[in-house]
Amino acid sequence: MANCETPRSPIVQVAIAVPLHRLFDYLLPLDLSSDGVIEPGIRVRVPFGKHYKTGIVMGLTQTSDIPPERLKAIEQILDTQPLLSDSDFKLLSWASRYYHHPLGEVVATALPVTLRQGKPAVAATEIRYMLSEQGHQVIPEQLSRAPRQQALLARLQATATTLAADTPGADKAALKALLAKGFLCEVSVTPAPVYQPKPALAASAEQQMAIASVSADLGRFSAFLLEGVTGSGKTEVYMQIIADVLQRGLQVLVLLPEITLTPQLEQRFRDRFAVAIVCYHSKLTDSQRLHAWLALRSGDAAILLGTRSALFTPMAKPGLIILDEEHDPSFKQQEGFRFSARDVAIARAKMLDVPVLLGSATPSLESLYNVQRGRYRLLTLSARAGHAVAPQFTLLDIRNKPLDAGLSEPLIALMRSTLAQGQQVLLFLNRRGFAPVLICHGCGWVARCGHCDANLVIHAGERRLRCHHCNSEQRLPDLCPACGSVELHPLGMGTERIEQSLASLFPDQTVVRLDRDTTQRKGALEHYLDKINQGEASIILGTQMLAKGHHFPGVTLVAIVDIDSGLFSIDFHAAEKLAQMIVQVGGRAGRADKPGRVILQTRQPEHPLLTMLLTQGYPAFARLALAERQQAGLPPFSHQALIRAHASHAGPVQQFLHAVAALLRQFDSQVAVLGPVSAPMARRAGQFRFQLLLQSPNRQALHQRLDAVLPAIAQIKAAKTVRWSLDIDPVDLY
DNA sequence: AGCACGCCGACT
DNA sequence: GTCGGCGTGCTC
Repeated sequence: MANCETPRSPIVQVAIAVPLHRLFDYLLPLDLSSDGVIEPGIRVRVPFGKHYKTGIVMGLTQTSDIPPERLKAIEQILDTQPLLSDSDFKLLSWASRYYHHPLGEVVATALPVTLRQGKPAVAATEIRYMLSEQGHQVIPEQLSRAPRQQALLARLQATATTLAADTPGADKAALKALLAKGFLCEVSVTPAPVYQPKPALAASAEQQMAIASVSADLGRFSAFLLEGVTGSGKTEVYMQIIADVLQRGLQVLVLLPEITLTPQLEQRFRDRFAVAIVCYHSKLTDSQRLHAWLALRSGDAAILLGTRSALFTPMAKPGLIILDEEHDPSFKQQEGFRFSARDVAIARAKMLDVPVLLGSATPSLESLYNVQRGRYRLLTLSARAGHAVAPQFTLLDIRNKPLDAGLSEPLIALMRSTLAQGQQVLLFLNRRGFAPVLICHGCGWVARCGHCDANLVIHAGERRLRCHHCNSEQRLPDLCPACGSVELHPLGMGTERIEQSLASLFPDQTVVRLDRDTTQRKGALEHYLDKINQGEASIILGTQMLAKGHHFPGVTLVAIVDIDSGLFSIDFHAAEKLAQMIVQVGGRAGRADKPGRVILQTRQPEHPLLTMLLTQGYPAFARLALAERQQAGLPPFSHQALIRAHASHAGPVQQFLHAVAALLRQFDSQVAVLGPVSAPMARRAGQFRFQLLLQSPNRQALHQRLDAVLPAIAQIKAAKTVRWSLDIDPVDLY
C-alpha cells in the first residue's frame, strides 16, 4: 500500500443553522498551510450571503449541483478534532428526517451556544477562590462591621471548598474585599473535591428486581419503563443501576423535565458517587454549559444531568440513558425543532446500543402501549418506601354546596382539623391571578383581550387586567367601559383570590402562594420551599408547579379545588393529563409515616374517569384510556402530524392550508387529512390561527406523504405571507 | 432565519 | 424631492 495518499476531495458539505432543507457546498480553504484536516464533525467558518457563519462539516464529495464558479471557499477551519462522531451524525440526521426539520438547525441544537458561535472548543479555565493561609486563621467575628464578608468567610471556613465568582449567594463585592485583605487567593484549577460517598440504601425486593433487570442488559439496547408510585424509591433504583454503569467505566445521561428539579437530584448524586457530575440546562451560563458538554464528550464527566436540550450531547463512553418523569409534556419541544426528548432518547439508546430507562409514577399512554406490545419492559415499584402509606383519595361532591373562595364547608372543616394537629395543607388550583373574568353586572360587558380570543385575568394586587396568552395588560377599570356602571365584579377563582380569602378564614395561619406570579423573582421559589419545609407556613397554595417533584413532608391534606375544569377539553390528551395531575399532586401528601388525604372537589362525582382512577388506580385508568384511544383510532394507535399556520389576516391562512390540504389529498392512501379548522384559540396575540391535522395508522405512509408534499408546500404563494410549522407527534393540539 | 433589493406614501 | 414601509427572493 505504498504511496496511496488519498486525493483531496475538492468539495466540502457544510451544515449551517438556517431553515433550509439542504447542506451547503464549499471549496477547500485557499490556504491549507494551517495543519487543519477537514473531516466530518469539524467546525468551519464560511462566507454565507453577505456575512459569515459557523457550520459543521458533514461530508466530502467530488461533485456539487452548484456550478463551480458559484462555490465559495471555507474561510477558516475551527477545530482540529471533530466535535461530533459518526453516531452523533446518525442520530441527528435521523431526527432531521423524522421531524422534517432542517439538518443545519438540528445539528446546531446538539452544540452549546458558544460552539455555535464559533468560539474555541476548550473550557475557559475558571478562576476560583479559596482561603489563603491568613484566611484560615482569621476569625470571622473580626469582620463584624462587614457582615457579607463575614458570612462568606465563615462559609468558606466551614466547607473547605473553592468558590467561583458566580456562585449563587456569593456577594461579588465581599469576595473582592476579602481578596484585597489577603484572606482569599485565586486558583485556576479546581482542586479535586473530596468526595465522601454515602453507601447505597438497602433495596426492597421490587427495587432489586428492577436494578438487576437493567444491569443485566448493560452493553446492549433495551428499553425499560419503571412505573413507581410516588415515594417508592425510583431514584434509589436509578442510583444503584448508575453505580453498575460507573463501575464498568461508562457514562450516564440523565434527563429531567424541569430545571427546578435538577439541584435536588444533583445533590443526591453528589452524595452518592465519587465521580465528576455535570449539569446542562438553560439556567446555567454559556461557559458552564460548554464545560459540561466538553466534559461528557471527552469522558472527563461520568454523569450528565440535564433537561431536553442535553439529549444530543456527545458521549465518550455511553453506558445508559435515564429519562425521569417520562410522562411530562415538557420533554416535547414546543417550537422550532419540535422533537420529543423521550422518543429521541429511545432512538439514541438504540443507536448507541445501550439500555434506556424511562421512569414515572404516571407513565404516558404511549409508553404503556409500548409495554403492551413488547417494545419496553415494565418494571414496577408498587410499595412506598419505609412505612409510608399511600394517600387516600376522596371525591367531594360540591353540587348545591355553598363555596367560600372556592372551598366547600367540609373541606374547610378538614383543613381546620389538619391544621389543628400541626400538619400542613396543600391547595391546588391551576389558575393564577385573582379571577379569570371581570364582568359588569349592569350590562354584561366582559373584559376581553384586544389581541386574543380570551378574557383578561384580574390581578388584584397590582390592580391590572392581564392576558395570559399575549401578556398585554391594562389598568383595572373603576367603571364599566361600556355602560359606566360601578358594578364591575370578579367572576371565578384564581390563586390570588383564594389567598386573600384564606387570610380571613384562617387568620392565624401562614399561607404561601406558589405560582408564576410569586416565583418569578430569582430565588423566590427556593425561599418559599425552604419556608414550607421549615414549617413556617402551614397552608400551601399554588398551580402546576406544585405537581412537579417538590416534596412537602409535612403535608397530610391535599385538595384540588376545581377538578371539573379539566374534564371538558376538546384535546383527547386531556383525560390522561388530568389523571397524571391528580396522582402527581396527590403524591405530595403523606410522604412520611403520617397518612395523607387527597380531596377532589367536583360537581361530576360520577364521572367515569374520576371514579375509575380513584377506585382502581392509575394503571387501571390507563388501560381504560388506552382502550378508548384504540376504539377511536387515536394515538398511540395512529400517528399524527399537525400543520399550524398563522398570520395577521385570516384569509391567507385559510387559503394556504386549503392549498396544503389539496396537495395532501391528491393521492389516495391511508393518510386522513382533517381540516383545515381554526385553532382552539382562533386569534392569539393578534394572529389568526388555523391548523390541519394528518392522521394515519401507518407511520411510514404518513412520513412518505409529508416527504412527497413538503417541497411543494414551500412553493405555495400564500406560504410566503403566512407563518407555518409542522409538528410531528403533537402533544397538545393548540 | 437574516438581509438586501425594490417600488409606493408622508415628511424635511 | 427623500426616508422608510414590508413584499419577494437568495443564501453554496
